[in-house]
Amino acid sequence: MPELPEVEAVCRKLRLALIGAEILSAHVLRPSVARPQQPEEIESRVTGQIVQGVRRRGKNILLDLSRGDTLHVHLRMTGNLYVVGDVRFRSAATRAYFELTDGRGLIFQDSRLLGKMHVYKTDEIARVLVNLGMEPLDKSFTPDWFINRARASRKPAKIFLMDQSHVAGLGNIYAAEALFHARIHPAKPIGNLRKAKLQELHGGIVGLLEAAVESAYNAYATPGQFSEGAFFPCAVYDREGERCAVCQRMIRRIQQGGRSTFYCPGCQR
DNA sequence: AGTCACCTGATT
DNA sequence: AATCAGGTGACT
Repeated sequence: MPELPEVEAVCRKLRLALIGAEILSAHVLRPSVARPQQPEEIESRVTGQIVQGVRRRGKNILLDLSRGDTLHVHLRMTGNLYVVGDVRFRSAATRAYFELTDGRGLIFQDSRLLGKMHVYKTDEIARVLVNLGMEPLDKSFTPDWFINRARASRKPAKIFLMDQSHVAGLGNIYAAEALFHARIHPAKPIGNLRKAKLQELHGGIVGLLEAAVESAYNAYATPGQFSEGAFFPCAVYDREGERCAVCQRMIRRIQQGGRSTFYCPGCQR
């Protein structure tokens, strides 16, 4: 499931493969991925443009094009975006594909159809992503900023971490792992935590994401769907009933916001 | 703040 | 056949 590290890996791959490439033709096969935009709008606007930049904001992928448009892609749960040698190699789950003038192709596949693809003027992107919070791998994501932001909220720690308007890019897996790392119970109101705890959590988020970006990039060699879980062994995620590697207690699963949260009742109090 | 819809493939 | 997976936005 693509969270920030997987999306970053996709962007790095695309950056190497796609900068300078010209779009010969565009084909949006599933109108639902473009909604409320029309497939024809995306197709006609991107055709003939050159990919000038690949950016990531949170879990959003942004392809900046030469005539002032930006293709915005969100992979959601099962999406993937990658370059192939020939568009005839596209999978059955392909929802949109782009032929490049050099013969290669850009494929957007998404088995569950939850992913999104839209085209905007590049200067509209800031407005489109206005609700996205801080980039956790930016220099400006400081312990002080995080502590102040967290202290202004009484939400359960896990809910706060998954809220993209605070820190952009954490999903169910890395939120749970970061909380385990900082030994914080996922249901604990985040604003009630001591400064030292929040500092630990900040460090855990950054360290975890940095490591995950590297392993995601190395593991993501071939196109296809992202495999289960993260690209490195999780301490708690999807390990209900197994023993915690630190304290040997049984890892638990609870529901938060309708989703599963995994945690260790011994380490996280 | 909590719940549901969006979807389909994997699992039970 | 029923349930679960979860990122996000719309809804109550």
